[in-house]
Amino acid sequence: MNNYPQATRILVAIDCIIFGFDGKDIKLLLIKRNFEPEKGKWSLMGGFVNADEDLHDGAVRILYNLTGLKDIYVEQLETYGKADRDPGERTVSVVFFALINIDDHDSEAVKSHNASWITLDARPQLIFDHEQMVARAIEHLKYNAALHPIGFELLPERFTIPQLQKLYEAIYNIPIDRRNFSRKLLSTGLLIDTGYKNNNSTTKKATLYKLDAEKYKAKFHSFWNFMPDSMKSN
Amino acid sequence: MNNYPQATRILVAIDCIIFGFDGKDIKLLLIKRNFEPEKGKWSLMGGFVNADEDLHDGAVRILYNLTGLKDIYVEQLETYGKADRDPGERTVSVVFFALINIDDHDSEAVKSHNASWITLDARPQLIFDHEQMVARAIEHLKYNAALHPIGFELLPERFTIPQLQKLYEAIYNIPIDRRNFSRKLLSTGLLIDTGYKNNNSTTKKATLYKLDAEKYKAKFHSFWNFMPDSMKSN
DNA sequence: ATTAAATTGTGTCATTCTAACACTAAAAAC
DNA sequence: GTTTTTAGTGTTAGAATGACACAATTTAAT
Repeated sequence: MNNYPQATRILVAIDCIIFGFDGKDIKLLLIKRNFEPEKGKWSLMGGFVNADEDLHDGAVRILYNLTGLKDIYVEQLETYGKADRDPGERTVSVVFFALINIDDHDSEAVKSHNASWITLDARPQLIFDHEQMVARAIEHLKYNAALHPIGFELLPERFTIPQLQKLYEAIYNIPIDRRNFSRKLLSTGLLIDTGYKNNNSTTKKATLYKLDAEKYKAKFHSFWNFMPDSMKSN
Repeated sequence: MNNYPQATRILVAIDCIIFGFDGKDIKLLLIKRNFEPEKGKWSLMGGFVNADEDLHDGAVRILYNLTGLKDIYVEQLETYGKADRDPGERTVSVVFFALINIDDHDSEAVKSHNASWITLDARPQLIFDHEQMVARAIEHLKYNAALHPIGFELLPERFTIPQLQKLYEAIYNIPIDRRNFSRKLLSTGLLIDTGYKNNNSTTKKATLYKLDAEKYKAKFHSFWNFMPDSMKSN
C-alpha cells in the first residue's frame, strides 16, 4: 500500500522539556546525549517516534526510558522543522512539555540515567535547536501561568499559599504582594483547606491547601487573571 | 550518511486552516480533495513536506498551490500523530493556521482552485481528523482573540469600530455592549483615526481607524483583557 | 521564662475598571 | 421634513485592584 509514492519520508523525533520546582528555583531536566552526533553534549530528552506509535505515547516512552520518570502528563508544544536542524539527517521534532514537582518523583532514577535537574540560569549550551525550544517553553510557561492556575502542578499535592507565591515569583522573577496574592488566590475558590499545617517551618506554620480538582478542571479555560496588572505589560 | 539506522521514516504532512471574515460571518477555507484516498471529499488544504523544506515554507507553498493565496502569514498550531490517522499510510500532520480578510485576497483564484469559503455552521464533514483540527483551531481563535487584538487581521486595513465589534460578536456568538466595547478598545491606544469615514453606509458614516502597527507589535504580548468578564467563564 | 527574629494571616482605603444603561448626531430613503 | 437606521458619547453604581500596616504564631537564643 503506497498511496503517496512521490512524498519524502522523514525522521520524526520527539523532544521533552520538563520543568520542576524545588521550593526555590525552577529547574529544567536535561541529559547527556549518549549517541552520535553530538554524543556527550547536553540535550533535552529525545528520541524517534516508532512506526505505530502515537506522538504522545512516544513522548511518555522516551521520557521513561531516558529518566525513569513514570506517569508524567506531557502536553504538546510545537514542532520544529528547519531542514538542517539535525546535522545527522533531516529530522522533524515534536516538542512536548511537562511541569512536575521534583520531590514527587524518584530522583535516584533520574540520577542513574545521567539526567540532571539544572536551574534555568545555569543551563548549559544545548545541542541543535534545543535552546530555542527551551526559550519558547519558558515563554509558554510565563504566558499560561498568568492565566491558568497551572502552577499547582509544580507543587506537592498539599501546599501552602506562601509556597505557591514563591513559585510565581520564581516564574516571573518579581516580588508579589503577599496580601493581594492571597486574596486573589482564595477568591478563585480553587483551594481547599486541608485542616493541616505545614510542619517543616521554623516559624509560624502555614495552612496546607489542596486543589479542588473538579473546579480546577471546570475552570481551566476561564482566564484566570492572576498576575498583578504590572505584569501584563511584559 | 545514516546516523539513525533503526528509526522509522514517516510521511510528514501539512494541513492549513484558514479563517476569513466577510463582515458578517466567520468562514473557513476548504477544498475538495483531488487524489486518493478520500478523493472528492472536503478537506483542509494539505500536502507533504518536501525533503529540504522548512515546515513553515511548506505551509505557504501548499496554500499557494491549492488556493492561489499569496503572502499569507501562517502560524503553527499543533501536530497530529495518531498512528492510524491517515488510512493511506502512517502520516504525521503539522497544522498551520491563518486569519485573513476575505476581501483582501483574490477570490477568483480561490474559486478556480476548487476551494470554497464556508461558514463555520455550514461546514461539511471533513476527512481524517480534520474536523478535530478545525475544532481546536476555533478554540484557539476564541482563546487568543480575547487576549490579543488578533481580530484586526480578519478586517481590511482601514476598519470601523462597529466592524470590529461585529467580528468579535461572530467569534464569540454573543452580543457585546457597543459603548463599553468602544471605550475599552480606544483605551488600548492601538487605533489611529485616519480622518476618513466609512462610505458604504446607508446611515451615519463610521470613523475609519487603522492599527498602530508599532504599538501592536510592542503590546502583542500584553494580555489584552478584552472581552467582558461574562465571557471569561466559558 | 522572656525576648528577638522570622514568617503567616488578615483588614482598610483610595483608585481604577467594569457593566449596565439612555440620549444625541448623522445620513439616507421616502 | 419626517422616519429609520446606525454611530458616537456620558453617567453611575458596584467590583476589583494595588498599596499599605498590624496582629498572631513559632522557634531559637538569651
